[in-house]
Amino acid sequence: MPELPEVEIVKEGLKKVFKPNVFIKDISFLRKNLRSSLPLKKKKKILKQIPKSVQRRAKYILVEFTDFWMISHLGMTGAWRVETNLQKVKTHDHVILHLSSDELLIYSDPRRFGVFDIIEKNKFLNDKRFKTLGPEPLSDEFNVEFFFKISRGKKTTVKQFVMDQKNVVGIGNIYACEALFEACVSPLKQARKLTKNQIEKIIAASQRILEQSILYGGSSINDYKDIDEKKGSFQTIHKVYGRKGEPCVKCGTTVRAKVISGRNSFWCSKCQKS
DNA sequence: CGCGCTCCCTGGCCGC
DNA sequence: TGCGGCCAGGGAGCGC
Repeated sequence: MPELPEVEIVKEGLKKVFKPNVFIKDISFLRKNLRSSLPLKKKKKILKQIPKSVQRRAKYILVEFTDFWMISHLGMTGAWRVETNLQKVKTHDHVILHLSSDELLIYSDPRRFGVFDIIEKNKFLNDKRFKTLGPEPLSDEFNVEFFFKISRGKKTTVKQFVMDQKNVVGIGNIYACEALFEACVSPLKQARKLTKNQIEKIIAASQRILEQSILYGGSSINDYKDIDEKKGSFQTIHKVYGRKGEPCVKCGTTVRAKVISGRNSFWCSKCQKS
């Protein structure tokens, strides 16, 4: 589900829940694992400590404690929400943080593709989930020189390339489709064949779309909701994603759809050059 | 190593 | 209304 804009919004929501001096009194795990094991024995490492910061790296949300990070990833259907009592616990709730504010911060995830873990700060950079991540798309590190360099010789499609978190993080299926449309580049074009001009357009389009989506509260297709259970509205201005068979907003050509590397992809074959 | 494919899991929707 | 099949914002792991 969530790509960078949605994770960014959830992260801002968590920041508000961890008001000054709010800490975690206890953690309940309602099952033993999600995509991987839940940190049943590590919870003591972060109890009764005031969080030092709440951050986002790629599609992970990081809550900082003295010596540990509490990390979560929403996978396709993960969500954080706040409840005031245990009567409100639902079927797919897996982790309950009992806060000193007497609120319950609950992680739910029907498909269980998500992650919730507690890791030592000094092991963070070597953690396999983090050590291979590429630059943040909204940072200066994601620039033409960098993109050009890492895309040389890559036979894979540009769509697969920008969705690969080793190259640049935070871009998933929706924003890859939207950014490539705005950049006028076909999702099927080989990464190695991109010109610097096209790379410049892809970077600019990605950044503009991600930033604009954050302002819209993200894209809510099926499941995504922010921590207040509000839906985003960026999906209302998607130009190609989910618009198979509809006319291209620029030229009227019928929007195409095709599975590329296992993910459904939408584009205008006239506006986007291959 | 690079690349492509499959799988993890549940729920919602569509067509019969 | 019931049920099978298909699809979904991600990413790890496998085989070639």
